Amino acid sequence: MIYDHQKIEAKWQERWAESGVFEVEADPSRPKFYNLTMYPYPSGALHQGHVRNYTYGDLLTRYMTMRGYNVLSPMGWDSFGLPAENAAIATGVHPRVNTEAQIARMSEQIRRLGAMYDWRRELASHKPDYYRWDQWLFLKLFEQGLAYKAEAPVNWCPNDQTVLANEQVVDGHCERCGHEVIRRKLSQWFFRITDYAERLLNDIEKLEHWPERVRTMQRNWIGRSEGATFTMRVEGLDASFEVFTTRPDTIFGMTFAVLAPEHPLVDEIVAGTEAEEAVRAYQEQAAKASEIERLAEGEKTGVFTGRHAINPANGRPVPIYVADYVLMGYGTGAIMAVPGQDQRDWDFATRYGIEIIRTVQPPDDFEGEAYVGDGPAINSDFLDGLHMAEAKERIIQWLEDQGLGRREVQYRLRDWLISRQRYWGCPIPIVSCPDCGLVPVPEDQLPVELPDVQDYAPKGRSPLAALDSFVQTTCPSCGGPAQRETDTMDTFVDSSWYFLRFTDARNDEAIFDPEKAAYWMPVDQYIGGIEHAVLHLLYSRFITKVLYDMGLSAVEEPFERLFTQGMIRLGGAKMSKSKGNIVDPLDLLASHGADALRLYHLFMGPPAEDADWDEHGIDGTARFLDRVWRLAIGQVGEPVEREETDADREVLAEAHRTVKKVTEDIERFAFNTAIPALMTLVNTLTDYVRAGARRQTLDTVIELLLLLLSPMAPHIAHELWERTGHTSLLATEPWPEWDPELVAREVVTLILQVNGKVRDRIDVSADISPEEAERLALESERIREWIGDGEVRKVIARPPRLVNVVVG
RNA sequence: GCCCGGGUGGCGGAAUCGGUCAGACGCGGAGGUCUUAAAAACCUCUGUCCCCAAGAGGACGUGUGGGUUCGACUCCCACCCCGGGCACCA
Repeated sequence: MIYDHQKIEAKWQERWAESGVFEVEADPSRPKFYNLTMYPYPSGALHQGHVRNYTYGDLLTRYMTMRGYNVLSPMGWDSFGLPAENAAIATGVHPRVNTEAQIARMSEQIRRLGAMYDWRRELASHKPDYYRWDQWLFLKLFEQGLAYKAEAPVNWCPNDQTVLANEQVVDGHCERCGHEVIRRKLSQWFFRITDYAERLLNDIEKLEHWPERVRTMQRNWIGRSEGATFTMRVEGLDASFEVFTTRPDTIFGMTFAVLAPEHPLVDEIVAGTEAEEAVRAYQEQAAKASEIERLAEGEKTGVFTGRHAINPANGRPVPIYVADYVLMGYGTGAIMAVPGQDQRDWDFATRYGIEIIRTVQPPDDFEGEAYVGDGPAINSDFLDGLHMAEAKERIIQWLEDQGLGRREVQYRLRDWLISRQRYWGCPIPIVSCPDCGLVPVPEDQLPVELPDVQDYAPKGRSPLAALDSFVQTTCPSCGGPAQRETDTMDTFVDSSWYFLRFTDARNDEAIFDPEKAAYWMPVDQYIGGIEHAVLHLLYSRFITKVLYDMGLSAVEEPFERLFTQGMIRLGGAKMSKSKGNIVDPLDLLASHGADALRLYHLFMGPPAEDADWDEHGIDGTARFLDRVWRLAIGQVGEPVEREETDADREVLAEAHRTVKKVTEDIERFAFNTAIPALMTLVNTLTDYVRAGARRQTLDTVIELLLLLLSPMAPHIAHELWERTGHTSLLATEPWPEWDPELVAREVVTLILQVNGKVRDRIDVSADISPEEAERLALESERIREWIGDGEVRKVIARPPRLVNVVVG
């Protein structure tokens, strides 16, 4: 670099902080813009993913500020969580000490990028003044019956010794440590997100400015399916079970029924029978096998229970099997099996020699096994001849009329399991009293502070459970001896409402002031990684809806626009410490500076897509900044005083076209094309100055250039703004407007084609008529050569762009 | 298997509405200027092929094969490949 970037960066970072430009208050007289980047886990070291994230975010903060918006851009820390706790187990250093040191380190690094935030609103989820409101929120959910405790089979990570939400299990393995996950029964806390399933699903339609991909993932996650539930009687016993099906129209094709191995009825129907032993063995094997093994096997296995159930539609007894391809966690854990219309049932039936009855007539050319498509019903009594939709309606009506079943909607979404047997999280504010049961800690006693412990190692229960001084308390209701809940909350609880807290972060009377939140919310632009497409974004939507229902949030959806950035790769693999392919941004800050680093991130490729890191790429953006520097301080050449010429006017026009291009590119998140537009302008200006620039034109154009550069490479832009004689702070200057008349080209190049191939180009006036364009085309010598002896069949004139002569 | 993305020079990528010889801008590479030398900077060239002394000119070219159109990287159909997500969900 030809200038001292270190010095300039430090100088302007200090000036911006002093100016208070990015410290904002709710002001209903001004249009607001809430710009948020996902708050980071304080790992202590900035990586390129952060740099990309904050570069985009800061660009928007600065751009919208220049556009005159009241821009809220806060920063905080997702500071509870496993990494700090694991570090504490390894080193014995308290997670708080570690976490706070890392926060200090990381916030310093973020400042060095020149990214600006309203630091007065800084929050950290591990601090009592924050998690106190987690607890308050928990109590509100508890009051409404939306938080409940239940015995449930849970996903258990033997390595982390904790419970995982379904969402945190990836391919049967722990999302964090990769260890295989097993099932286990435990008493756990849940949030009743399923109560909101329908709304969460329907409102996806409102999220027009979200990537389609994220909307699809959320839709699939919620997984709504419509069908019917009906009861099946077990023959010869006073027992029955319910099945859920999306294809009640195929009920006459049922040739067997299946219960999940965990189904509570299994023990009862086989007790004392010949089948008991085989069924027990099968159950044990199914429970032992991990989900991975169950799936990997592919072959459908099961055992006959010796019992039959009655098909309510025709009174026919069908054999009941136990098979692990039916899952206890979905629907009722029991199905009616229709092998003619379901491939899984087909596979099972062929293996065990069970009868197959088709109830939908497949097309003549159908060659598959089970037929799942539409067609007229057959072998189905009163449904015969009806097509799928109509048959479904008819049979559901019939089941309801007979009192045998009902229409039902099932969701794949389960309740959100929020308790963790971990130390470094927010304590759940509940006291368990032998007389009163589960009693909420009164609001005025919040926060239930996280006490210090000696031993962080998990032993299947929270480390807090070993701490008598914490556990033993008195019941808030009866005053008798009672015990505190020792589980802590999933950190996704912390992050599902932090964006609301930012609107009023220092409030110690309430979670936030609804009026302030009403001004700032929704978040106008949310920027973060695609990895949060389901978990964090779904939980945030849920909690926002709960707060909306409580009258605290004015909006039902928290994030108006979502942008998910791509990841950064090196040598084809995601940059990560474990792979050892890290390019440390701190090294680049030292060698090339924040502006060059930011610019390279913007230039690298489409923001939404993954990008490969090129070790020389940043050299290019650094060279560009050097060129800008030389140009602005007059090192390329000195301009002269003279009358304006056409060439001067063309340079000005190009500058205005660049203003238009850059503005439109920022608006559509196409930063990777905004930078080349600036580079092209600088190339033009360099040539212009070498050829002898007119002073007034050059000054105007440099001014435009610095304004455009200001959100992208703010340090150099501010320095040069000052050095070119301005006394104002560039960050608060209005964003430049382009002059439409200058932008419009007077003379354009008209393309002349023969049979769609370009054969000549001529300069014409931009407002040329089609007739005139056609005349000029036919007069062109080169066009006439290419027409030759051919007959002109048609002339397509699209002035001022092109004329195409069709020759036969 | 299903659902999303995507496939353009040596590389990252551009082409916003079907219309400026497709390849902007940058990286890398080659040659040159300056210099005792080097670095930096600057200049020229840089899709493939044909043709030409040169200027110029021509053909081909956006994963493959078809189609629509005066005109296709762009739209339609089929297929191949890569990346991601989901996956025994009844």
